[in-house]
Amino acid sequence: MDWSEERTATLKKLWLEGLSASQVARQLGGVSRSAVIGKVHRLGITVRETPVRQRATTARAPSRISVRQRPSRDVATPRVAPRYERIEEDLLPTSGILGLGAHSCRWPIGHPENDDFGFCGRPKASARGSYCEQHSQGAFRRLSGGQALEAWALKGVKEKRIQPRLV
DNA sequence: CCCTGATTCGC
DNA sequence: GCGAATCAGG
Repeated sequence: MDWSEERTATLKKLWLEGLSASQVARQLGGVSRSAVIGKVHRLGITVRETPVRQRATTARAPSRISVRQRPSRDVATPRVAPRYERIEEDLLPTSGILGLGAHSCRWPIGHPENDDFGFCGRPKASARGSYCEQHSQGAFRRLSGGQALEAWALKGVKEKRIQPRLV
């Protein structure tokens, strides 16, 4: 590709219209952004009539909706969320911690300081979760707003409101 | 990371 | 004259 009079004229036109060097290069085809810049300098038209046009993606302002309705991370992930209902505890532990296998429900039952403390130990509802069918239902209970958190992850041993049976 | 123009310098 | 490479930024 050479700078024929026609291509040079096109370059000149696009550049003076305010297209960026890479945009001009794309329009012309067969030349790089650097080539365009070099040519522009040699032509001595580095001062443009029109300021560089911003690309549409850059110029686009965020929509009002997405800004207003997206909750901030701070709100979505409270450090302390003691607004959970008491969780029914009708199952007896089937396992101590040493008896837990990869597929055992890890719902804690009882108080760690007591002899009868243990884990549910029943088969997990899914390979990904940590709990059996029943405990995966009851493990997360949200009273209002915020994100459902895993009760045990909130240090259920100390959090009486979350693990009443542990006290 | 995406992008911008400016400059240098071997070709 | 050309433009890749590099620089200095946004």
